Amino acid sequence: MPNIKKVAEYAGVSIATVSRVLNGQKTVSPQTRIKVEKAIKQLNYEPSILGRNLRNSETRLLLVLIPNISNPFYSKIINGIENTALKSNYNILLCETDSNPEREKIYFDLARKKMADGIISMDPQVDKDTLIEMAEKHSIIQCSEYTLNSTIPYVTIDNENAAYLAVKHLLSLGHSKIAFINSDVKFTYARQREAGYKRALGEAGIDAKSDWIYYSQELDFVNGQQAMKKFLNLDEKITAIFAVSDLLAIGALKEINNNKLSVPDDIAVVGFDKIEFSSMTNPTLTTIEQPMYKMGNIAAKMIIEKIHGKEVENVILDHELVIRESTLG
Amino acid sequence: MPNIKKVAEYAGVSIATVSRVLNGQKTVSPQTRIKVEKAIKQLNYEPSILGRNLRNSETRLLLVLIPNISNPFYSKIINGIENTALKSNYNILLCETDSNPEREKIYFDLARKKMADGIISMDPQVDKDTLIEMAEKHSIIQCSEYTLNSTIPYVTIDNENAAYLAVKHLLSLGHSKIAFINSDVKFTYARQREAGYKRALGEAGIDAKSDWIYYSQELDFVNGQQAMKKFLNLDEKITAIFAVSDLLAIGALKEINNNKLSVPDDIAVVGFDKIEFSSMTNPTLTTIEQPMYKMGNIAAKMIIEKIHGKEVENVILDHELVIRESTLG
DNA sequence: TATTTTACTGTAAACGATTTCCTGACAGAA
DNA sequence: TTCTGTCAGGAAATCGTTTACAGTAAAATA
Repeated sequence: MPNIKKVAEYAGVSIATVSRVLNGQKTVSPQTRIKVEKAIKQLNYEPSILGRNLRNSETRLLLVLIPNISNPFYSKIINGIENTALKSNYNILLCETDSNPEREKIYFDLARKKMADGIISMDPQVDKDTLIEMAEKHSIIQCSEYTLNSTIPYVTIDNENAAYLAVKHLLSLGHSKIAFINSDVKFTYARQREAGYKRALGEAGIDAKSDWIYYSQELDFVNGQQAMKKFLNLDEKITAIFAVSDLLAIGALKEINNNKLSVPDDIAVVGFDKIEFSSMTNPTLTTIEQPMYKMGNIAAKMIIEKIHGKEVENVILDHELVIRESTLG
Repeated sequence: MPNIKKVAEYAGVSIATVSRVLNGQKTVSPQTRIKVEKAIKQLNYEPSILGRNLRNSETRLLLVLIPNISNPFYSKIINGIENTALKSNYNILLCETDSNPEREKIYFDLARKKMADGIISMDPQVDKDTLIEMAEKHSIIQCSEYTLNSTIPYVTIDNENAAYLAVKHLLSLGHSKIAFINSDVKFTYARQREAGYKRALGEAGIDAKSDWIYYSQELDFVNGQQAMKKFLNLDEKITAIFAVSDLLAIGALKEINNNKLSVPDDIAVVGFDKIEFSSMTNPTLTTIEQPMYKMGNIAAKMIIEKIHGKEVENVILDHELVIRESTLG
């Protein structure tokens, strides 16, 4: 494999000159430039990033921490991150933590050892203390889920108002027995959405029964089904469901179908995220739309600015209620 | 930031000794080792991977080329790759090509510039000539989709027999007008599955009408719906569908529902991949199961062996027909 | 003509590790 | 006592770049 030295020898110039040509510096005479370019082509030379990385002490790699790549919610955000990052010549190292602290450690170590220039954390399960400690020496931002009372910049939506909006919609349809499939309240977003749910019910003069809230361990179909099973066993029949994720809502939908009940006639369902699947279910799912792609874009922009030493501000993006068949009629 | 030199000075030993401690070499006396370890802790030193990478000319990074991260089929494979890679201390750089040659170039360049040690290509759209050329100098393997008549090792399933199995199943249920939603025949798997489809029909004495095959540009819901629209407009009504991906099948399912037809009573549907969502549809989807996670495992093992200069053999994994509601009754 | 710019280009020092030699000390054998 | 072998640990080369600094010749200025 040819290196910069070989090219320099072949072209009859110094290493420095080759480097200058490589980096498009203008202080190289046209003739020399041509000579060097010829040598590069002749030798089929490709500059090694390893040398450059060491010299510049950067890798142009971004760590993206997610709990689970299979969740379509994250896929869209990653799309957004990737597109923006690529434009600034950054690549992303996708890190699936699987809610496993060991995994998390592997990835944080990667950053500690300077294998990455910055971290975008989307993992609600991330150990907050570690994150805050890491943030002292490294560039970190949080995307979607964030840590209250920390100085780590974040981009997210107004979870409380989004949940409020969803529940208001169900109330406006005449529902009063509205169940809520939440995730663990150790997550900021879960607490915020629960607050929105309760505020909406409260304003309507309904007090949320504890039976009406199901705390799900994971945000997937199976847990949605499980939640629904519980609700269907209640003495007092609920007539509507609001779930903090479309996957949960779709699981609930499935379970309702399995019990020969109809959505929305027997039970109305509202999800959260507007993942692609949510328009493919039968009936299609009413849901809160999060601008996931945009959130990814912004997250990437933020982390790159942070890496370059700029100050970055928190960003709250808009959400929207998308009304579809699961709450029609 | 402390470097190895600082640690050496602090511990009163040479750089070499610190490195030896770092790498767990046994030719260091216990006292010295302790001294060095103390210094490391005191200074809060983390060895930089950049230096090591340059010296060892490796990055322990694997490029994984996929067309689209949002497709759950790929998520599962990536899961498998990642778990196996991590065990060998490799990390994966996820590369979404988006079927965009420019993107593809960015990622291949990354490998050319030695930012990655090997490539796992899962992108059917990848430019075959480039891939073959790259394979001369770099470690590459293909996963799922592969290039016929090249020497690039691959792991995949027996697509023809899998399709044959699916269609046989429909035939055994009494169907004879079986449509096929394929993707572009420029893909190896598409040609192979079409061959399986035709072989099954042929053996049953049915000749596949060209109207019965729809060539989809992308493997997503929308295209499945589109395909189904075409089929529903045919004069001669088809009674069963076999689609080369679950997403297409689910799109078809949706369109059938939209037309107030019933699955499987009016039209039976078989998909391909057994993605998670395929058990959440109404009715649940009969599908061909691919061992996606395992395929990822094996792909990672193969590329790592290849990087280490070993010979690797192609692998063909088993598939299985999973019969569910969409072909019941 | 003498002096100062300007435009290139080369030299060599980083960057931060790993690893190949090499040396010195010490133990055991002759 | 001398020789040989083993072991711990140091010096320095190396990986492939970038870049500060210096140097030189030609052009511009006085």
